[in-house]
Parts: sequence; C-alpha cells; structure tokens
Amino acid sequence: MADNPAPRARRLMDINTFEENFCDVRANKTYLCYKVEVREGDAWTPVLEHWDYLRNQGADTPWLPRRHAELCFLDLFPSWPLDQEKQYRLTWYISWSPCPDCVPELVEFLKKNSHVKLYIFAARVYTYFLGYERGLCDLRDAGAQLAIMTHNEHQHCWDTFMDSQGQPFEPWPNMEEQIQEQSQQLQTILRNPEN
DNA sequence: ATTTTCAAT
Repeated sequence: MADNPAPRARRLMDINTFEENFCDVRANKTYLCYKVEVREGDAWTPVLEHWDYLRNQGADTPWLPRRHAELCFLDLFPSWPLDQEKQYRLTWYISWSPCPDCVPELVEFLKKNSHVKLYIFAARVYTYFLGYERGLCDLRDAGAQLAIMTHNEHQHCWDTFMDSQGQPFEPWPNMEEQIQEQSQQLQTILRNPEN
C-alpha cells in the first residue's frame, strides 16, 4: 500500500495495569504516561505523536537491563524531532515519584533542554531510597513542577492513555484520603529547607 | 499496625 496511512492509533494501557499501578496497589514496578504540548501563541497544542506510556525495566523483565522508568524516557527523548526554537510542555503521570538516584540525570536533561518544561504528577511518593526528599527538592530546584495526581489527573489518564472499553473511571474507596496524604507528604518535603 | 515502595523472599 503506497498511499498515506492514517496515523496509527496510539497504544493504550489496559484497565488492570492502570489500576494496579496508579490506584491503590503498591506495585513493584513503575509506569510512566507522558504527553507533550508545544506553545503556539497563547495556546498549548498537543503533539500527539509523542503521547504514550512506558514502564521501567526491572526484576520482572530480566531480559532487559535494569533501568528506572524516568531513565527509559530519557533514552527515548533524543529521537523526537522537536524544534529547539519552540517551547514545550512535557507532562508525566508516573506511578512512583522519581528516586534520588535518577534525579541528577533528570536535572541534566532539564539543563540541556531549556525549551522543555517538565510537569510531574506522581501517584505516590517513593520513599524507599535514602535521600528521596533531597532528590525531589533538587528536581524542583531544576525547574520541574511536582505534584500528586488528583482525581483530575486520574480522570485525564483514564480518558487519554487507557483502553477504557467505554467504562467510566471509578475512584477507589480511599482515593481522596490517599491523595490528601500523599500531597501533604510531598508538600512537607518541598517546604522543608533542610532538604 | 510504620504499609505489596522501579522486589526478592
């Protein structure tokens, strides 16, 4: 077929994967949904060909070298033909917040790509690695916007990245409590000058 | 009750 095909439909995440990673289950893996928008005048226009998701390479993918989801994204990014003269908004919806080991590479990425502003919405704060608080503050200081996913972001992911099969997004029972708790924790970290 | 923490027991 030589004619121009319609743009290929974006790969979508199945409902179980979403619920296991972005809702009330603490999965031993990390998923990262990402979207890109470009500034055109006063508006932000979606760059839909770069909306997708990925996951880390970890214990359950032993055929791949271990790599956190954020670094998998950094591997991917250079292949995008973005216009250095334009401004971009890169938004992540990530199931665990970035760990302190990944932060220096993210900071470097932001320094090298001043045409890109990074907005991170995490489902939960990843507290497992020592120094996680400092890592998040360093990321913030490098210009990244950090927040916890609220109902709005969950709904947006559901509508944008999921194969929802026509089902509406169903908040889980303690969703609001979890959001409040995680948001409070993040705010405490970001406000603490000791970090 | 200090938790299923980009696992490892």
